[in-house]
Amino acid sequence: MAPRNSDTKQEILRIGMDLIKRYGYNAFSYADISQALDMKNAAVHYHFRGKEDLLTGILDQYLNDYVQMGKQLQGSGFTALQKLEKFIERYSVLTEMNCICIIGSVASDFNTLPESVKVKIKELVSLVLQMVEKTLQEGKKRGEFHFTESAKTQALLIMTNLAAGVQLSRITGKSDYELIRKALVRQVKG
Amino acid sequence: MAPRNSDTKQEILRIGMDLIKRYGYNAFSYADISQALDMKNAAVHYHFRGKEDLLTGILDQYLNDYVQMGKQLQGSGFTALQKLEKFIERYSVLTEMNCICIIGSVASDFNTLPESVKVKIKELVSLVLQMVEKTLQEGKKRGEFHFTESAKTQALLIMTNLAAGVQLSRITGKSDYELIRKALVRQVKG
DNA sequence: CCTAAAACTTACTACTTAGTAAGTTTTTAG
DNA sequence: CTAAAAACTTACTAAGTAGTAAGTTTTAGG
Repeated sequence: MAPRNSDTKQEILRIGMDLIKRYGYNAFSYADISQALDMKNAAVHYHFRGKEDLLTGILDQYLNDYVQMGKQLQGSGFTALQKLEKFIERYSVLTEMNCICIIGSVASDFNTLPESVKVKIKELVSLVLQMVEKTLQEGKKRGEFHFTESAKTQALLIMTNLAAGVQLSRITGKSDYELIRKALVRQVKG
Repeated sequence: MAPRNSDTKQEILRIGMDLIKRYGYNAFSYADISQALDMKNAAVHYHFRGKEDLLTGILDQYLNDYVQMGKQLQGSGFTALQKLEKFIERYSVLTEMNCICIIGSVASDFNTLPESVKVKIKELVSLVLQMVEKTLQEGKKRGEFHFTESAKTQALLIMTNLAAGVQLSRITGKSDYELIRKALVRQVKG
């Protein structure tokens, strides 16, 4: 069913990422991945020795994507608001797909994860928070934003609004996410 | 090890609740519960036929606790700010215990849960949101609060700040939760 | 004290899980 | 064309999962 053309390793990461966002780390198995790619269990193990390695790979790729996005946005004529909206857009897409963000997903399973993965998650979250904080600072300096909290605190507020917003909207409906999204933009605009 | 005195059913609910908050629904088993209470697997099944029944029981109790708290707070001379702080306190305790809130936990696992449980979660979340919304409205009317968003939106913002706040603070540290907590109180005070 | 219901234990089933070792096919490079 | 490395399949293990049926102990009421 799935295209077995290009890079299988990449396909496994893609499927794994989707499963984490949709069901959570502890709710999917190697069988789910192998079935989705129409191959055997052992083939997945060939590419990723264990589930820990798979999760590490997924987090690495996610972190990479973020760094990539950061570089693309930086310096290239975007306003701070546009940068923030690009960030928010990621969560809007998740809501539309009935998924939650990877960070929120692994945060819920955090106590069940091996130490090496915990460290990686810490790095990932710190990076994302710093990116948002930096954008907020830039926007304030440019006069685009007018929030009163510190940039770090405001970044935490936005992050938590979005992360839990997608979680909540799976339960109560997408309109609640929209309310949150619009409000936090207003908040930051001042 | 555990006290087998009073009501075993209640003990099972207590342990199950703790496991959900600590590890998530899909990461604990009947064995975890039976071991904690120093009994056999089948004994847990005697009280709760299946994991679905157990989760239903846990959610019922959680909902009950909230209704109880709501009644206790209502009418009894508390200011709106005090009521809000009682609500926030629940999340502060969770942070201290290295746990996340039940709603956030089941929200992450939402797509893996049976339909009957999903319905119950919807009821639970709606109730909690309404309680916060009501408190916010009351506080605004009394001149305690001065937020500009609608009470419903403001309730969503607070809810998501807290729910994701405890999740995030397990990763980045408790100080981030404190930043969020203090900021959202300032926000609502105006 | 006696009985019957409640609260268990024992002993099991059927299934799913991650993971592995050994062999086969496919791809790639010289 | 050929060799060897990469990408698999086959066939398995050991452990854990929810769940059940039948028997035993404990508890409570008349």
